[in-house]
Amino acid sequence: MYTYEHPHPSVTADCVVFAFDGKSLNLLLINRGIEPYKGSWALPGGFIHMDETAEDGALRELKEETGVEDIYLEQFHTFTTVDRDPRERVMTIAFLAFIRQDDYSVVAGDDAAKAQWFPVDNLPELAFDHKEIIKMALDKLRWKITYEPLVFHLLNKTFTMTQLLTIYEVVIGKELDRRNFNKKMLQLGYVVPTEERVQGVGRPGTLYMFDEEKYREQINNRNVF
Amino acid sequence: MYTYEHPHPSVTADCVVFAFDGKSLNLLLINRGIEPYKGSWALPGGFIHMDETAEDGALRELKEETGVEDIYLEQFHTFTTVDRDPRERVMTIAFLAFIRQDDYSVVAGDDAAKAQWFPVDNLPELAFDHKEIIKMALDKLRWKITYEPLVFHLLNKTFTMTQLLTIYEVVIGKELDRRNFNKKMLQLGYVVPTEERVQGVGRPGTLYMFDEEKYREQINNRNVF
DNA sequence: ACAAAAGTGTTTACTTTACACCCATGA
DNA sequence: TCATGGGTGTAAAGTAAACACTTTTGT
Repeated sequence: MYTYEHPHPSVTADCVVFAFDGKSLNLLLINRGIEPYKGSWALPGGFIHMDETAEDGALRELKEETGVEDIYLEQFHTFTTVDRDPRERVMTIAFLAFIRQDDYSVVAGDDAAKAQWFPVDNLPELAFDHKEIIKMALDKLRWKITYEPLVFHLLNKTFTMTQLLTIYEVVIGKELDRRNFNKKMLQLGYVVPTEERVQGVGRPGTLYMFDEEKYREQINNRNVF
Repeated sequence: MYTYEHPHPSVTADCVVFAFDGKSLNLLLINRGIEPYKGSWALPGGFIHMDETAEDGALRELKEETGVEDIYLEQFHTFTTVDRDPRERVMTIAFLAFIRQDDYSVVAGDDAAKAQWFPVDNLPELAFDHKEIIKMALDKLRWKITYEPLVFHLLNKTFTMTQLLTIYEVVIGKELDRRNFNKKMLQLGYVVPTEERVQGVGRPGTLYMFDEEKYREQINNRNVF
């Protein structure tokens, strides 16, 4: 038992993990195996330990509950509404992540009955205020994508222009001109063609890759105004 | 005394309050009247109560410690390094604010020996990890100013073009062309001239104001890609 | 008259948008 | 040969950048 002179809140970390399967933008959810909200879907996450940062806690819980590990998490908001958890005062620090869906075989862990991908435009009922958290994460993603090439975390090392275009279209929710998009991406300098071609239905396409070096050079030199 | 089965962290809210005095960008700090770091300068803030949100706590502490009240706070990051407070595990939710320096007579409150404005390029030694918090706040401000007209919170209702330009120059740290700046601001549509002129040294200048209505219309219609 | 700050216009370069036809492959 | 998806160019409009002299006021 732990005692304090003043009341203390609990603090959790929750992860909003996005992935792209070629068609739709998906979100990783777990089916809660314990009360409260047992049986409901929820964001992976849990209580932060006293010897770990919020980010470490988020990564640990994510791994325990879904098997997903070794990813980059970005903190985006802390939710502190007084009654957001029926048990006690719980604040949650929310994180965003973008991963390649195929790289991770999602497996349910101890705490959660199961983990599963859901398309963001067709989510189930959610525990706690997780619907609100996801809304804010989506807003952040839609804004961030306009100035940071985070979509590359969602794609394989090499990808076709059409795959890249599809992600942008899905995230921002409207169609883009294929010619202008192609031109723009190549002109940016950090999307570079490889020698490989992809075979399949239709004419084989060039596979491109993201040149992180060139991107870093650019952001260091960029003018803000 | 309050008892829990698992250990709980303390959670504080800290405020990074910016203002502009016509020459330099300033930051509101308090001189700590209590241990730890008694006598050091620190961000206004304190422990969040169990019946208030982080934002309410931040506003309450800010008012208690500095007399500044009724302002808009924006949450920007939560700091969770394990040893950031020598007393116990303390996480802090940090907020940003932009105010008109003249609108607030800064007065020291109970908790703090005194409150004072410091130019951001000449800050004193700071308690805890507040230097790091301020660095992140400044980065956020410099980035945010490029896409959101938050400088209007720092100016009086009416202002000259030169004042507006000076803020931009101070924040982004480089000189801007007066002609292009003037053109751009007027073309944006939400910086509108008034009938008033400002007298003083040199030729009298037009006073402008920020048309928040027009700004809101624009962001609702804007294209992200 | 001079010092101090305000006001203003044009040219050039760059960026963005709109728009449609042909090509390479597999079935 | 057909279906599928890949590749590409140009003109027009809009936006951003560079650049310097004149005006109004107070002293």
